[in-house]
Amino acid sequence: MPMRLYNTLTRRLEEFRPADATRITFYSCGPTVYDDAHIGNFRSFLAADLLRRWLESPLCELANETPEQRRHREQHGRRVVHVMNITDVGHMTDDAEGGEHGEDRMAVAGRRLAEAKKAGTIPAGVEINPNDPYQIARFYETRFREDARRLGLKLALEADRDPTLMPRATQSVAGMIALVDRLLRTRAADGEPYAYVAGTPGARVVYFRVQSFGPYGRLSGNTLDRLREGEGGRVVAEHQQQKKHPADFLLWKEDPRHIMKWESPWGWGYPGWHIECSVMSAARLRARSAGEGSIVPLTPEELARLTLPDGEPVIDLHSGGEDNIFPHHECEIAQSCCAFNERPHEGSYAGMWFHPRFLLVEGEKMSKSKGNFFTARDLFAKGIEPAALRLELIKTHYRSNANFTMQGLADAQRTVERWRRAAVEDTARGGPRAAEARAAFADALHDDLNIAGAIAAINSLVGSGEPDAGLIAQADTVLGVLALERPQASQTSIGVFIGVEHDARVVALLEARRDARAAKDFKRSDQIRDELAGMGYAIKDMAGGKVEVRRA
RNA sequence: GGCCGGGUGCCAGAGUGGACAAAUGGAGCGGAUUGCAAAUCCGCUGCCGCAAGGCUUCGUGGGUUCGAAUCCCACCCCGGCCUCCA
Repeated sequence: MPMRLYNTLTRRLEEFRPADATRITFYSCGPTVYDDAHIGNFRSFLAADLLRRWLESPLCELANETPEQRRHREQHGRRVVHVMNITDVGHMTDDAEGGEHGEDRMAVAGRRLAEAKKAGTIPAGVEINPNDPYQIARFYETRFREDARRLGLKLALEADRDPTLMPRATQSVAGMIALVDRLLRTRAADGEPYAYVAGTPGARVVYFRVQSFGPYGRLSGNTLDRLREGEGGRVVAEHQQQKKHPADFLLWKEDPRHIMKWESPWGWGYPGWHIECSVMSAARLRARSAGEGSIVPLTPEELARLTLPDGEPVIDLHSGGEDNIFPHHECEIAQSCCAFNERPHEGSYAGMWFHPRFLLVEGEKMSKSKGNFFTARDLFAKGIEPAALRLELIKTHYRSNANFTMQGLADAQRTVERWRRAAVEDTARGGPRAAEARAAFADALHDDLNIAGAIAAINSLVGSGEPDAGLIAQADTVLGVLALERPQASQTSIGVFIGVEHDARVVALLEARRDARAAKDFKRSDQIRDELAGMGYAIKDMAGGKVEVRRA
């Protein structure tokens, strides 16, 4: 059974057919770095990570691989070149009028950091100037990459070796200018260029002309006629009148007073929200030199010349949260196809569009005001293991709204522990049960990434009493749970402390409890256990007389 | 209003025309083990029945079919988008 995925573009389950079945190009819309990433962000990034790990697996069949490619894959797996951007260009808090008003998010973050600095809540050793947007962006980027590494986001680990896999928007502005320029120079079928400059010097705006791209709306279903209908109640602001069509979107905004700005043929200003992804994806995933070593991205000049025959996709696979479908990905398709394809109307920029749905928390939309808003760091600080959080965030099918709960997190923790035990037993390596489980695991993942089915296959094997360490390890290269860091354990002669500092007071209580138990004073020993529970510790008697201590 | 994804047992979550009273975890119950816990292992866990078997379930109401959780229609609910958002 070859790999099938739900393609947002066609609204159908499709066989995934990358241009080259041995080397898949994958672009994921990454985080903005004016705050810490929350678990909803990570659910989306982890869904993309799971997909890329599965595509790399020797078990993952593709519909269009040749027999030789198949043999090679079964031995060595498959290569996925995965790129994810870091959006460090600040965007506006108030988009109601096209993103040209409101306050820059980077400035908001700066204020927040300035307050944190004053309050002394910024971690020791971090020097940061809250007035410098680049420092703010680096601060949050560093934290994002730490969290991502802990959660086993493969890309974050690779990017340590090859930083170009996680490009920063601010380092690609020259490419964006080149692409905007190209769209201004290239004529559409109606003889007019794809983009135009509106406004007067000092306040110029470059817009993409949506009417130049017939398939605009194909991804989201928001076609131009429907958008026009829905537009009735909207206030038509001054700048809307400069547009040739109300849905025309920003490519460049001249604003010499802006907090982050660059020089361009249209004055000092900043790029539109969508252009960065077109540039960063094409520059890296279309780089000639993207072989086994590091990627050398295309230069702006090369990007300005990159031309693909007909409507050939720029990349095989593109992911992003469901909120990105419109306008972000719709606009990326329009501008990328018009820039890079000989026949833009036949193009779709990516062959396959993958959109994980939002995460709910305890059945409700996550929001700071409801108090159900969590960052990964918050949870780690509470003693949640990365492995448990990763499993909890990936265990629901990407196309339904997962419900994150504390109960679910506890379930995930237990599952992780059960798998860990099974992964060191090896009572029946290569037995028929393992073969059955391997097939069930692969069938499930081939079928639109049915993670629950895959987990069930592993659970059945583990529960069968004939676990196979080899298969569990192979499955874990996809699930990415067991390889994650485990909580630090330290030992004394009486206690094994897991994920907690060992504490002389606790050790003394454990010793007193041991003595009480030896004297069969169980009343006293239970009292001590309660006392420890009151201090926030959960204890477990282990074989051999030691006591395991964890955070309750 | 338009477009899109979902709604399954106490919970999480598979299943998309017959092998389904419905995978897999968790929780619950009973048992083994333990001073008691925890962990682990075994059994049960819609209703009736010792059993064979029967009866009622998969958002709601209709329909198609020999047969529907699965297909069609309408409605309700949750989530997303319609120029911030994963």
